[in-house]
Amino acid sequence: MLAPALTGARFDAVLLRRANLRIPFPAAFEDRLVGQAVTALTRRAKYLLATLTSGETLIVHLGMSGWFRVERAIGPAFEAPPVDGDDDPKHDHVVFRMSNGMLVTFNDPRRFGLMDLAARDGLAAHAALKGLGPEPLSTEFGAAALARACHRKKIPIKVALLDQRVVAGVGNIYASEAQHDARISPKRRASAIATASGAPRPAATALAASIVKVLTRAIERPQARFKVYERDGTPCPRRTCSGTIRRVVQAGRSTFYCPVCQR
DNA sequence: ATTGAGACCTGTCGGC
DNA sequence: TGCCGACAGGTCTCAA
Repeated sequence: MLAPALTGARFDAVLLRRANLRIPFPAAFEDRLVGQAVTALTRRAKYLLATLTSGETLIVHLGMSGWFRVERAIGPAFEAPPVDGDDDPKHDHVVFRMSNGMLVTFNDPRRFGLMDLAARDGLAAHAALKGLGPEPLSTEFGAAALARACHRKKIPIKVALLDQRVVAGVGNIYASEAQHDARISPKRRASAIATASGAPRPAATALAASIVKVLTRAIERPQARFKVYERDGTPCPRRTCSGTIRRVVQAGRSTFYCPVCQR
């Protein structure tokens, strides 16, 4: 568990095993962390945010293959117990040694992740967070917000769901899942879920509710299997539907949907 | 301004 | 058996 290992603990040492992930580490990354304690660990969109006693914020994105291994240090430096078979230490890019004796290792084979530091009071203006849409599980998100964000967009609605300015934190898998749950074709024009003035049509209400539903379920049951994602060629899981799941490419990303029940 | 395409990265998988 | 291309993910940059 990451939160107990970081929250309230101080960075005693930081080891960078390479100069960059998706982007370079910021200048003096190690020096700016060492000696600081983590006062809060939060999340915004797909970014993990660790507030430091210095006022700076450590920003982490896991990309697609990034994760943290948490273990008790066995020696004075960065000595760790042997890793189990699944983890390849060659992709251990960053190691934090915390004041509570824990080693927190960031492993990311594909290096799509990133780490950065935002200056005190600079978090909201940071390029990664600026312009993000509402959190889907917050009260700010709903049919009205979704319709407002989409009503001038000519792109397909599923592509709009991947735009983090529309709604923050929905990725390619749950965009397809939400579209299916709401019975809305991913090919429908984004603006079609709103009236000309940006008010929500019924499709916006259905889609907003489905986004909340699939994300809530994903958090409750992380192992649950997907209804449509990577299930092309299989029967539509909706009981009353006789369709077959199809895969299409939209904006360079796979979309999975049922052409029969999603209109 | 909006939209699309390409780049980044590496492990995996299917086809020859 | 090995090689080679396609593909997966999120976000940034560049161009139309």
